[in-house]
Amino acid sequence: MKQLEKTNCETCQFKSCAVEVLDPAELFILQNNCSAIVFQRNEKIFREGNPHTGVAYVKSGLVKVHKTGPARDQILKVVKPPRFIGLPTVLGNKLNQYAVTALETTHVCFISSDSFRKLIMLNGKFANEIINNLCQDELSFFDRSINQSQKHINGRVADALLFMANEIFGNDSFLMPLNRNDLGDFVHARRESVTRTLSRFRKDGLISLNGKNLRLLNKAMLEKISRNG
DNA sequence: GCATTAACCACAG
DNA sequence: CTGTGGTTAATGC
Repeated sequence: MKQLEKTNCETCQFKSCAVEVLDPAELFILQNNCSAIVFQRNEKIFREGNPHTGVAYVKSGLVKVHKTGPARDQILKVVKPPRFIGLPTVLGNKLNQYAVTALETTHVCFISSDSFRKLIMLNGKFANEIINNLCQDELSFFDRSINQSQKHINGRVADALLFMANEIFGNDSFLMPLNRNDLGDFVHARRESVTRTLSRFRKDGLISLNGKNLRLLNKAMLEKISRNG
């Protein structure tokens, strides 16, 4: 974790839709309460149970949002930038209700809760963008929740592979950013079950697999498995 | 009963 | 950290 030089919010190439609608005075508030930090793989951006440090805007990289359950850790979502994280905590509780960890080198801007709230009070359009963000998140969480609880492991792993290819990398060939254990935490399964499922997919010619190196060879079939659970 | 599924456990590279 | 084999409890036909 490394603090960077002061950034310029106005000319930021990763400027969010929300920040896009701020006027110069509001941008000034943001500018003075925003610090840019870079995280390496496996470094924690938010720690579960710690006092919240404000909203974080992920500019580049990749992160996992996860939370400790009664039995084990669970990955709630994998977030690709640009995206705000930590909104529910800032608007709700005083302690982080979940953890966020970098999966690769990740650039983040932290914005203090107070100034973030101030911007919401000052600018309705800004608030609207933030609400849109929260709504999208909740809807996709509903979908994932249903899919995860009603599908068998083949369907859940197929979902994860399609998600990585389609949503995260935009490529059927990619380096899986999660290790087997994390992948298990992501699809509600044990790492052994994930290993076996992936081997089965490979044997059936659906994917090519070499460690973290994944390539989807038969997406139509994977989608079918995803649909049928 | 019998088969299937996936967790659990142990151990080896 | 990952793959594999054996075991086991739960579930469905």
